[in-house]
Amino acid sequence: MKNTIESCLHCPVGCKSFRYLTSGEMDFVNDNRYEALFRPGEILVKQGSPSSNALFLFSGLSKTYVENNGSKNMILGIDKPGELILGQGAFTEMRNNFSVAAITSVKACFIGFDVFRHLIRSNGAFAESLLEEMSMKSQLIQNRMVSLAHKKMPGRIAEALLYLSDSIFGSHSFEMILSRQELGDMTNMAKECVVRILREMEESGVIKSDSSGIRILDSDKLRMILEKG
Amino acid sequence: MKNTIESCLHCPVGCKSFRYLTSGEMDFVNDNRYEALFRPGEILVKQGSPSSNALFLFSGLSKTYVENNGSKNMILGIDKPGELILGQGAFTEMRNNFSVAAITSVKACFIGFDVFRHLIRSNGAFAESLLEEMSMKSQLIQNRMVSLAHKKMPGRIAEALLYLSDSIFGSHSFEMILSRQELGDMTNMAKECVVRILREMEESGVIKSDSSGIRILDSDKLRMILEKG
DNA sequence: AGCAACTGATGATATATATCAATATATTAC
DNA sequence: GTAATATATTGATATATATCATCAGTTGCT
Repeated sequence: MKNTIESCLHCPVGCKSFRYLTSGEMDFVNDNRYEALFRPGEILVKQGSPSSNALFLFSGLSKTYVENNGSKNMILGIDKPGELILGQGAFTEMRNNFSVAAITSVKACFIGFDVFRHLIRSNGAFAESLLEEMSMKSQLIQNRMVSLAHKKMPGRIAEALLYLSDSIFGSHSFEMILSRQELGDMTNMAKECVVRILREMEESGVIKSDSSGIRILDSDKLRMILEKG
Repeated sequence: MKNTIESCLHCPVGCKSFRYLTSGEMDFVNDNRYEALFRPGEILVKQGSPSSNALFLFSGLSKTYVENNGSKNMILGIDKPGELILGQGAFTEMRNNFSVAAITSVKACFIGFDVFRHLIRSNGAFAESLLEEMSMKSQLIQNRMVSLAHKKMPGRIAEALLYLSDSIFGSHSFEMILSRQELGDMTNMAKECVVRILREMEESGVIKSDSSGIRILDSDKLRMILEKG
């Protein structure tokens, strides 16, 4: 497919670390990217496959998840425009250690990892910024692990809802892009339990769970549920 | 305290990423390190404190753990000589997002993070190696999270025992440096449950749990318990 | 329109795991 | 060496959560 975005230099979305590149380096990236369009449900990155590319999410939403034993998935997070999807595997065994699937329609740029390798070596500020990005993701995973381990179901659901509200949509009211099953995959709960907790939260007036959306009514209470575990 | 190790250049332990430094850069590190000795139980790194230093573990063993609500800890892993303890917080909010405590007597070198920052910017190969090290740790945490979420108690204990055997001691028979409580903090189990599972494994001839040590008798069976969950 | 497949919802039941209470054993202190 | 303190062990019980069975909507397909 021909690239439709004019140039990285004028990319309206923009990746944080790319800010540290010179315009020459930007051109280098631009010459080595490949746009792709994905329909909802399609796989952008498959766990286990060689991680030869980073993926820059231009538009749409995707989910990053780990496939465990064929059946059980664990959703690590939702990716929104501007996200640089660059698995840790790229720096270790060159295999993707998670899958990524489109939730909505997605436009993304593939950028060869050799491009990154080159930029890391030649541009220290870029390398440092990349370390920062990777560190932030690693911290998120670590925090998630502790939450899953120590918090009970209501706390975990609260965390997921606040994650969607704060980090993804930036709004107290958002479209529910995840099925109950997927919310369960994110909070390590059976889908039936997700349903029950959401109902309880609705009954106690913390949220309003509309047909296809969620509205956080009492954000303080929700945050308290998160804290108390 | 005066440094007792002659020079990083001839450090018998050696940190992986430091291999990419020139001898001049090595001298720079050497001039900016501070040795410290810790007794068992002493804190090397405190969660929440400013992360102004990396820590190079020269000798001894320590545990890295997250403190949750005062009481509940989660042990992320054991650090052995050669380990570079450099929290993700160093690249983000400059706060340690975990604590580190000595298990045995520990000798370690503090290296200011500004030293790292400088080396990352000036030496691309070093930066890349650091990205690799951080990625590996991040992967470990991710795998741990999935295990904790999807595996049942026997599988989680098996994982912890194989981790100690394979990654820390490199032997089927090793001193049990963690209390049952700590093994529980690592596998997200109550200490009583740890005791029970270990007894069951001993009864079925998979391990021998001596007074202060563990011997893996049937490593295949243990690995099967790990796989089956 | 109508069948198939999926998602959501709900109650009943099963199970894994935590908590509690009590004792035994080891480790440290004086 | 004995008291004191921490850790290990064990059984009984409580609780959180998963699983099962069922039904009601929804969406998609032809």
